[in-house]
Amino acid sequence: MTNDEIGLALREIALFLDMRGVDFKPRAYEKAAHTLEALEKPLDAAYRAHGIKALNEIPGVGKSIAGKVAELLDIGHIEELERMREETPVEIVALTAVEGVGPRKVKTLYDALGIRTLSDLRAAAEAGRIGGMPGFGKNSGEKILKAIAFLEASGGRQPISHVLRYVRPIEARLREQPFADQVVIAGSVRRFRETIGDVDFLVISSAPEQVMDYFTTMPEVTGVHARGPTKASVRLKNGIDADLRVVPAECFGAALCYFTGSKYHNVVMRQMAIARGYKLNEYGLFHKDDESKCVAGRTEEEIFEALGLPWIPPELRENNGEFEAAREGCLPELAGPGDLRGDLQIQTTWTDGAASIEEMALAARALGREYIAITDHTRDLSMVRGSDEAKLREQTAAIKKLNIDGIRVLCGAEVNIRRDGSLDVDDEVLAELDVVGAAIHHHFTLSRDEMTARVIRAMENPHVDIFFHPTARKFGQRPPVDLDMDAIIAAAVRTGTILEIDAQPDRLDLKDEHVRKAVEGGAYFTIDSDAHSVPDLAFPDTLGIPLSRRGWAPKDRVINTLPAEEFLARLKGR
DNA sequence: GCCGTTTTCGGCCCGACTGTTTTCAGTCG
Repeated sequence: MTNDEIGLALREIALFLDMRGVDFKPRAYEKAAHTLEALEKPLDAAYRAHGIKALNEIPGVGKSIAGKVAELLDIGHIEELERMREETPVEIVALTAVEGVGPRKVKTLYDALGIRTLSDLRAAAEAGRIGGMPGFGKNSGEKILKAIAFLEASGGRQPISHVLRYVRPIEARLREQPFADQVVIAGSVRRFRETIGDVDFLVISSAPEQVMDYFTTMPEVTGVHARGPTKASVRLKNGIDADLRVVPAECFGAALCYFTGSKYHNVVMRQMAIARGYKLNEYGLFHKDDESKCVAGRTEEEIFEALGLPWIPPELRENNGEFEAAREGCLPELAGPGDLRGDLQIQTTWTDGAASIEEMALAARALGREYIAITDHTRDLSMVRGSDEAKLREQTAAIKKLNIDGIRVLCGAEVNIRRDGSLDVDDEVLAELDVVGAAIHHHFTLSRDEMTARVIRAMENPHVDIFFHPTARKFGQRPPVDLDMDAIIAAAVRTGTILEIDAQPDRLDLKDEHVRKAVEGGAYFTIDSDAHSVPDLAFPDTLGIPLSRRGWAPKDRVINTLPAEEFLARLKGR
């Protein structure tokens, strides 16, 4: 049984308790569920190895919840949950996933109309039986139908790269408005979560009414969920929701903290505030006894400082170790804008790229890169005229003839890892290249053992410097290949192979949690564009660096922040 | 139900918006 399945059972208990109006217990179950779902290690295995002690050690899991988890792992269900389901036989998780429907409304709907499932709810709404019941207005049937359609269309979340492409222009336009003094996208976008459920705009303005008017009538808006004097919520045409909040300038830092989250990070922040005799909300940090006394609020830094902490980068704010690291003074020193000197994965017109070597080099230089590697595809990708040994030597000669001021162009290749872990280019020619990246482009469905052995064999090749886009996933197209990531990280460290953080919007590979794991395992990274055209060269700045930060990767583990010679010295066999 | 740099008992994060509420419950983030 997976951690997510265990978490789901606890969440269901929380919802049933909420339905009954029980105080505090629901939050305890919810918190435990969240903690379990975020755990790296499978709980099932830990429990089998170490018994109930392994459960009790988890923060937020006490005697009672540990007992229920153990029951679930032992016999496959939890008696108390079964009784709750019998008493109110509703699919409470599915029903409460509908926006605007919570546990209490589920109860009302069941008692009055016998609604048990999502399709019951849809049928009742379509038949016009929802409106007019206690707690339900005459339009609520309509709203529920829309919410169900939304839920079914997208599951509610989209990859962050897709969301950014849609909302950055909105942000830029808002900034141009004379009534908006400052505009920031906060929330999970600022934390750079892999998928985004909604977008949170924070606006500093002394004319909130105008902001609200503008926001709720933008061309991208298909519906308005809510609109008050300082807060509005809309559905955008790309299928996700956006919230906007207006606050005055003196609250900016507090509001930014609050709207960046995560929820669990914020809870800890407020608890720390209380422990120091303060109250923290989106308007500032206040004295508990005299709320007119604002201690901090204008900047995030002063709020953290008043709570005895250094500023914590937003990408780390998940209550997943950042407070401990901050207190101990060992927050990672992360890479930031302008830190990348090199880009080690670039395709050109020699294979499937849209621009020449020279065009790519000039564009990379304009972005501040000091060196790039040209890494066109090789033999087995015949569809894109992948290079064989002769073509690679020809390209190498062409690159050596180029002489562009201010940027060094390295000779490289993106070689294919064959099914058995061998490569599709002879070692002799690989030895002549400056940078060799190896990648999976075929046989995506091998078993975990086969796939892991295949990749490790490739990393053991003395010429393979970087493992490109390690899991080969593509959003909406292809799931990640099945790799034993612990084994891959260990092999990368042992063989001196660099792991790539591929910033191509559909890849974002390695993903955040694997980066963090690899940091802990001692691995090194490059952040590359995987560019196939000139505009793609910016991906490392807009997506790659934020992803590395999200994965807690210190700047000194990202080796293309180094000057060219130092970078090359870090590669295998040098 | 969980937890302890106030505490093994008595607290538990905070506020906006909606609907139908005439003072607040439910939902959301």
